[in-house]
Amino acid sequence: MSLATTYSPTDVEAKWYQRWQEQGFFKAKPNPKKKPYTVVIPPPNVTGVLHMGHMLNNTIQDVLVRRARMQGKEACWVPGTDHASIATEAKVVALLKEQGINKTDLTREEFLAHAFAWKDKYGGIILEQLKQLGASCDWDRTRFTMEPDLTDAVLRVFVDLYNKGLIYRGVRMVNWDPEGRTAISDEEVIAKDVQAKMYYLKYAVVGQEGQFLTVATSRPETIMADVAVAVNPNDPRYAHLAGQKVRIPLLGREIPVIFDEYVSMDFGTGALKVTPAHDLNDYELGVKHNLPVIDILADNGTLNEKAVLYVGQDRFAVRKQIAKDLQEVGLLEKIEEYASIVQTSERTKAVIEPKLSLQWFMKMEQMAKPALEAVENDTVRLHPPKFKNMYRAWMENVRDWCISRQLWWGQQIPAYYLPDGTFVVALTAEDALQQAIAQTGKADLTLSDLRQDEDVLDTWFSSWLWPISVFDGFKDPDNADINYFYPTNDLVTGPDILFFWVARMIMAGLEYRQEVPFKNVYLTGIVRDAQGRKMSKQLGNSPDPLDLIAQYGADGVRTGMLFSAPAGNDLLYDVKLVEQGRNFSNKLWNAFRLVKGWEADASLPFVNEKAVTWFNARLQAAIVEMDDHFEKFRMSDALMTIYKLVWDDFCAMYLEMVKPAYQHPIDAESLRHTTAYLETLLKLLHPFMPFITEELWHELAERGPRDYVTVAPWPRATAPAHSAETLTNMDKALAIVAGIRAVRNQKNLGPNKPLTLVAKTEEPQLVTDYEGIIRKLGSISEVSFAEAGPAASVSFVLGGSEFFIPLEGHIDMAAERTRLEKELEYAQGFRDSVQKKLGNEKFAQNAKPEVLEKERQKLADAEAKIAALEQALKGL
RNA sequence: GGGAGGUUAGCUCAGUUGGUUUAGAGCGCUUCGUUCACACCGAAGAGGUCGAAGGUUCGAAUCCUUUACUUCCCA
Repeated sequence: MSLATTYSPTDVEAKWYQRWQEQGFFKAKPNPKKKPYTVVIPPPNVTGVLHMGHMLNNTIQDVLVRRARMQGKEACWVPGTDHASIATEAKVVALLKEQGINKTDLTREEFLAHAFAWKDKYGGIILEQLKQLGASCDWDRTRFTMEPDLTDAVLRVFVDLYNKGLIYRGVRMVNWDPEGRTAISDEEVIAKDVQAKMYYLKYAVVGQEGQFLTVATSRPETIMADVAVAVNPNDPRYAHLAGQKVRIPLLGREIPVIFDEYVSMDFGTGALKVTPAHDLNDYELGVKHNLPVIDILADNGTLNEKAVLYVGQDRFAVRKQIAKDLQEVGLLEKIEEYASIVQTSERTKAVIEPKLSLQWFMKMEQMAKPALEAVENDTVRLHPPKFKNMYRAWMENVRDWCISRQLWWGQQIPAYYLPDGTFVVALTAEDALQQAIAQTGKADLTLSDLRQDEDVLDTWFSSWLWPISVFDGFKDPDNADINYFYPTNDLVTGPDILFFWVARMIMAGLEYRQEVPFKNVYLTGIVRDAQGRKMSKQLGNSPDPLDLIAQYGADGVRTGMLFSAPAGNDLLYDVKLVEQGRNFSNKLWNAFRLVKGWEADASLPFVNEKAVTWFNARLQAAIVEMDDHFEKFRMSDALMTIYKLVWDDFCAMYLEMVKPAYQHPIDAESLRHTTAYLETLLKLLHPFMPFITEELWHELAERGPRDYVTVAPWPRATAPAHSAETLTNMDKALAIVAGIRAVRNQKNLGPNKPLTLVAKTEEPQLVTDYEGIIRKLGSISEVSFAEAGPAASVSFVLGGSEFFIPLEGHIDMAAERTRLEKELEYAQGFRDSVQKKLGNEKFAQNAKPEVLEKERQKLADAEAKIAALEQALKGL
């Protein structure tokens, strides 16, 4: 059967993924004879679809997991999805709206029924897509953050932390998302630079006709919530207002002027309106001065009846309107443009309103300490380490975590309110009832007297438990899985969720297992387009990963992405990268085709010893290099090492060296070595390109039923004897070949025109040893030695040796002379600089002996080269 | 505004404790080349003085200072 000249991945990939699963290669179970290697997937949103970021992230995980599996470890990659409370709920709400259903018309149960229906229909698509990428997850272990067992874990932790006093309920200033109508955590708030307006409003001083106090504010719509105007006590402009009151414009309500050093005298007019309900700083000022709180904002961002004016209108509409109205009554002094920052919701993009609200919080300080320590002392290593700084800064300034959300899609908070207004926290309603009875002494309380908290928990309150909960470590803290697979080894994720997720997982790990959840955190960059822009639906610059896989093969896409993805660096995605990946697949495929086509003849002598020995030396060096790169999480470099080994050393050099003449057989010994090398290369490539390597593994030889490259042992580097010498000698031989080829190019001779070579060299043995290779790769019909070159010849100089290629009729004496003179001039310049360096007494005194030795060697080499060049010039 | 990075070939990046001249790689580019695995290919080649200025040193892309630009985090 003849093989196609181009590799076609489509059929191959589906076939092998299925076989791997049939063989159960991805299944992991505790095995005391093996070392565990565990990775938990950063669970994608359950209703999400695969995007380029997932491709990068999961390719890296798969490379790590596949390599560990080949290294004989019990490799366990746990997949799963996240319920993504706010994102999913928003999606479901939008979907229902399309169907003409308003969330507000539904009961909690009805809404959840819709949500689960949606989840069952679209949930987990992304996991199916990951299979196309080749992800070797243990699919039997697939978890979902809102499934019963993981919900149980969340509730247990909530109850436990509440009992430990680390979770509390209280009224605090929170970030209110009027779009999602929920509180969100500080981490979910994104500051955005905007061009805003500063409004200068005139507050009339009570009892002093015609006197005004001008206050600058960017939010004139909040004046109805004002409870004071504050000025700095050191500000002479306002000293006369001590004990005075001012009147809120339009509204007319009287508020006191207060004095506080907090007020900046340079900002605006130096007078600050105090609105405790809608600004954190104002709130603190209000508490200090014992001021009331007037909350004028409804949950959806409109003004409520406490505002008196503009009730029911959206805050931004009011901002515009009130400016007009103030203008009309002459209480708007001016409007200025200024650069400002607004806080927005990461999810809904809505402008956040600071709002006083009754919420659940988690105390962070106590847990943050050991979690910071773990990273500082490298118990958990961040790759690249520059993220340590970011981590430290956040951990040292960590604030309490607002964990309650006014949503339905999520884990409902296990707090139960009693008729008397107190509450109990318990894992189940039954437990809660018992507690309630104990707490109140009322034995006749029933379940119907208890009302469970309406709120759900932040999604991250389930994901922070992920490395433990996927192994059922809360329900059953001593089970075989958690004891074996925890702590996990490596976590691969984006730096954008370092605080949301990574830091909190470390806290949870230390709190509940007294052990960090992972040893290494590999932080990927963001996938951007070739112009460096983020991929987005609006820009339409994000390719569909599945299209790419269909077009270039999963192997091509995987390698393409890794080519340009050092840890922590953004990846500028360009289709050229996946083309390169595909081309590499094709190169490998054709190397295989070539070898596959060779017929062995056992009677032929083994003629390729030099090539075989050399390639082995290269191979072993590359394995050492790859292992080192992997050790340091330098995946791109590991890939580049094997890429160059395959393409340059194996294909361009080695195969050309051993390749028999067209339609001639090869000696059996050479074929045996070549096949073995190809097998080793397939193993080294397998983590990066699982599909084509498996295909070729099976094409290359008859395999036993369980003999797959997926579970083949990772090659161990050996140290071949005389490796350094082998490599140096071949380098010299290949330099001669390159010299010959350069002459061919200069003289436009074509690659196959037979030429002869005359060598004037101090190392004739080397030339003799490598004559076969020089002849083959240089298309040289004859090699001879001489003290002087033939008259009509082109020469080149390598070290102290001179090589001549007789070329009747192709010689331009003048051009040759010029070329050699140029080379000579350079060599002389080089020699002079080295001489100067060596002549410097201070250098001779201070430099290390090996450096000095190197310089002397350089000088000797240069002089030999100069002598050879001078000879060559003379010979012309 | 505070903090941490980055600035090396057209592009994306390496460059370990300062010591190969003409500072490397991949891609791209240029020239030449299709009977003999692969044009998703082969051969050869061009291209940077390491953001700028100053300093330490026999010697600096590498250490120090200042500065410019830039990315990210926090406010």
